[in-house]
Amino acid sequence: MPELPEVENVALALRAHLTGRRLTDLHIGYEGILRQGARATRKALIGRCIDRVHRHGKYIIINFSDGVQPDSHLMIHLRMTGQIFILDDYIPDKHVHLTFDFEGLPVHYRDVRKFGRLELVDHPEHPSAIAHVGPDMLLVRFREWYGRISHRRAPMKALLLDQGIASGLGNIYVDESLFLAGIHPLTKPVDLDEEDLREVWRISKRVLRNSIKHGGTTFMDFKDFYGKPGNFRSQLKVYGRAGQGCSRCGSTIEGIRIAGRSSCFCPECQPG
DNA sequence: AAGATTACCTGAAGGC
DNA sequence: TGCCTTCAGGTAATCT
Repeated sequence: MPELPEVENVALALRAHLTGRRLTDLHIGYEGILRQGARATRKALIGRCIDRVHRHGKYIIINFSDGVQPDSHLMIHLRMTGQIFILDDYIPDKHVHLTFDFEGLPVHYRDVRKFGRLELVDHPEHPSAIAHVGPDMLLVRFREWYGRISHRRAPMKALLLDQGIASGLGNIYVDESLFLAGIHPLTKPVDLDEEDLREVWRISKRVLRNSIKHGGTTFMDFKDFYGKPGNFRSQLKVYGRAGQGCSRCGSTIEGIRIAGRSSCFCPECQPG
């Protein structure tokens, strides 16, 4: 499940492999992935070169230019199961819905559950389509983040997942961040002082940065950069470990539902 | 207003 | 060649 670190690695790979490349064709197997449909998307992109790749939270925005007409901007969100493959010998299966042809270099978009979306947007960094999305979690300063979260009444679990406050954390990194901060997921901002919140902000950023580092080597083989044993998944302290012993204190990790999401925490290390 | 719930999808896992 | 239910989670839409 791509969260900010996985999306960052995809953006890095697209930037490294595709900058300066011209899109010569686009094969579309399932049109539902394209917000504006097949015809408009092909018209906006084919014949143009990629000149920049930008990431905001879990969104990737790719700038296409032909040097004459106004640029086109393609925004990608992988949602749950979106994947991008840049491999000459990759053999597409039934879940590959799009294949971009960059003068012979194929780039495949695969998405088992078809939740992901590619859409044409009006700005290379701040499209109006995501005006409701908050600042990137890696970039947001504490003052701004504090102002956005401190007055809210929902559980910390729900607020860290809320992309309108800051963009990038998903279910896995929220659970991990709250564990490392020693805060129960049902805790509300009103129960915390400013320094507690500063610690959550600091740890969340550290978890994301740490995971970007870990995802790198696994990602670059492009074959299965999600779920490959040996990367950050092996380091998870609480996510997906309900019923198992806490690595810090030995207590049994609990699993509950908050804001419609499974939430794992250690009742001893994260008292509430 | 903002918190909570459901829809969107498919596949894996588990109960029987 | 088993069928059925539940679960997984990011976001938009829809409720309260």
